[in-house]
Amino acid sequence: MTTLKELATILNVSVSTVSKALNDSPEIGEDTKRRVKQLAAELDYQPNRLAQQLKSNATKTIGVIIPTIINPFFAEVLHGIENYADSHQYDIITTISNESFDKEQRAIKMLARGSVDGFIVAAARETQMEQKIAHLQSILNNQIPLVMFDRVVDQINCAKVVVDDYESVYNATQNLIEKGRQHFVLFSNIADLSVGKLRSQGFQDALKDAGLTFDVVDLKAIDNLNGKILDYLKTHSNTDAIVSIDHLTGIVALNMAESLGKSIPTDIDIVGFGYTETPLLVNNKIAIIQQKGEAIGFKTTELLLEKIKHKEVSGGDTIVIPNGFNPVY
Amino acid sequence: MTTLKELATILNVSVSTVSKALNDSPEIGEDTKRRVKQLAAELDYQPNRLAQQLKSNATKTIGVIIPTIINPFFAEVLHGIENYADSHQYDIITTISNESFDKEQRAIKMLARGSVDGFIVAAARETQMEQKIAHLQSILNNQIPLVMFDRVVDQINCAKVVVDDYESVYNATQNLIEKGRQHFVLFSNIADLSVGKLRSQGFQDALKDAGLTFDVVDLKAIDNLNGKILDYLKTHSNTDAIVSIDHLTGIVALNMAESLGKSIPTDIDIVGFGYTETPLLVNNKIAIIQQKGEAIGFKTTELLLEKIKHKEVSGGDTIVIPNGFNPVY
DNA sequence: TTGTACGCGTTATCAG
DNA sequence: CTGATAACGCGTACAA
Repeated sequence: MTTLKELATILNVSVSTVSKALNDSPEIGEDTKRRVKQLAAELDYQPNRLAQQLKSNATKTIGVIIPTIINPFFAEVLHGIENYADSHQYDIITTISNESFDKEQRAIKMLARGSVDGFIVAAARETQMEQKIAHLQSILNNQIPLVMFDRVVDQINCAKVVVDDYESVYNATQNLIEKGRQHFVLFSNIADLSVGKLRSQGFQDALKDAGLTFDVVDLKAIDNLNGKILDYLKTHSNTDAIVSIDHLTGIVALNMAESLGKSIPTDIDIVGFGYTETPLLVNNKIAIIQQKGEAIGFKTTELLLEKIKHKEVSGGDTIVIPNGFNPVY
Repeated sequence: MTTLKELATILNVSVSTVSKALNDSPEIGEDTKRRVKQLAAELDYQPNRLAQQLKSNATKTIGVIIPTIINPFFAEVLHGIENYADSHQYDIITTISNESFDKEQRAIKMLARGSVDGFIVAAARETQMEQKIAHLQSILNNQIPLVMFDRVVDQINCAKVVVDDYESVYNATQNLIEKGRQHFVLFSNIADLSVGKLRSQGFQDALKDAGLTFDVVDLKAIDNLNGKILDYLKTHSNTDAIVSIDHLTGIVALNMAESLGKSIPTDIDIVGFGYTETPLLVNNKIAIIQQKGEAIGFKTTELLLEKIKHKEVSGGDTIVIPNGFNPVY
């Protein structure tokens, strides 16, 4: 990479003259400016960003820590974050915690050493389950702005962007109740997450409020998802309403029910979570609660850049981005 | 952030003493080391990475430029890249070009100004279609190592990681021919991409080699994917073999065929592209050519880190990661 | 109009 | 054993 010093040596002027000339300082004569700029163009001089960042004490970079990127919800959020950041001349350094507290912690430690101007974090499963917050608190203690989304941690005093998990499942369940459904089951793959608990609670409250009974099945992990669901449906053949609270289980339930000869949505009404592409995948046979991933990413980043701009660190509102609902008629 | 200077002032020693003490230099006395380390621990001193990077002329950061993150294939690749990079103490700065040449170019310009030690790039659709290569060449001209994957550009002399697009579609098609299928159609959503062309060619060559005729339908964009496919199937009711070369069309074709009362795979054999979750989504009714996204990410990053290590810039092999095949019986 | 000097935070070399 | 000095590359107040 060409440096100011190199240009200066070649032109037999001082480094600062070159710097000023390139920044169009009025102190420098037109003739000198021309010479400097021409050589800079020839050698394709570009100022070193590390030096600028060190000097200005601003990196124009955001640290993003998310639990996974395979889940399309997080992919869409990342897309929103990157988009908003880019349009404000910010770069993003992304770390995927893989649901590991340890990796999350290491990433924060690393990036907090001057590499980023602010953090966007969705906590790992492990972090949420074991209520570990010291590493998140350390971000704020280091005077670095932080915004969390979706996987938030109540004890941390920062701006947050969440969805209306409880309400959207409550409403979707109520919708099924109004349609006259009687035998409800909830399939959950994420029972241990904050969002999973909220969604499950919404389901249970809606049915309790209506005086109906229900099953809650915790599928625990992704392996043999279809087998477990098939078994349930076989042994509970009167099931006529299924609510799934993750992005996969609803689709699998649809497939399993159909394989048992059920007609969907006539015999069984299914509600699942999903993202932009999901309705296409299921041919509109199941209702989809759509998380607005991109909008969440936008809002989260907007809040963070505001904080950076005003040099605020902690505090801030909790913004709710309502889920969309793609019903089946 | 605490700095060396602050520690030095408090302890009444010089900055260099503090630095050496923290780095366990044998030049420093045990007693001094203890005092320095204790204060550093108390104030949670962490060396500023920007300064280290500037000094060492190495950022330990990789610039990743991909066309999209919504497509699960790229999400899986990114996952692989991040994983491999992290286990080698590298960060990644991710830019999503959104298939835009302009954004790709801007990102390269920005990151090439000292922010990264190397680039991983999958070219934008626009870049591939209009054969723009100057910005990619400029990476190499700046003496920065580059590895491309999937969306590669032939004219650029760098290491590449690709899949066996042609062969895998050729083989899958041949498989259908051997099963006695007669009326073939290929649905394509990505006709203008290098990978799309290869896949389409594999389909066409397999059928030509077998002396069969076929249709190739370019669906152009994602909107009304189902409507277009439904129309085709209605007007070509003898279709008994469908090959899809992207990750969505096969699933949509399955849904549309079933909605027309077809039994899959009995009446129509369908082959689609997909990723880890796809077989679960389609309940194994359609065969899936599985791109090994994570493996591609691993390999790409491995190649790049090798280059960085040995200070090689251009050149390098083209590695082929064979697609998996998930057949239907 | 141009050049000198300093600082950002770190590390390495060289003196003392 | 410790400290001063220079350097990475840039920008800017101040001096000439």
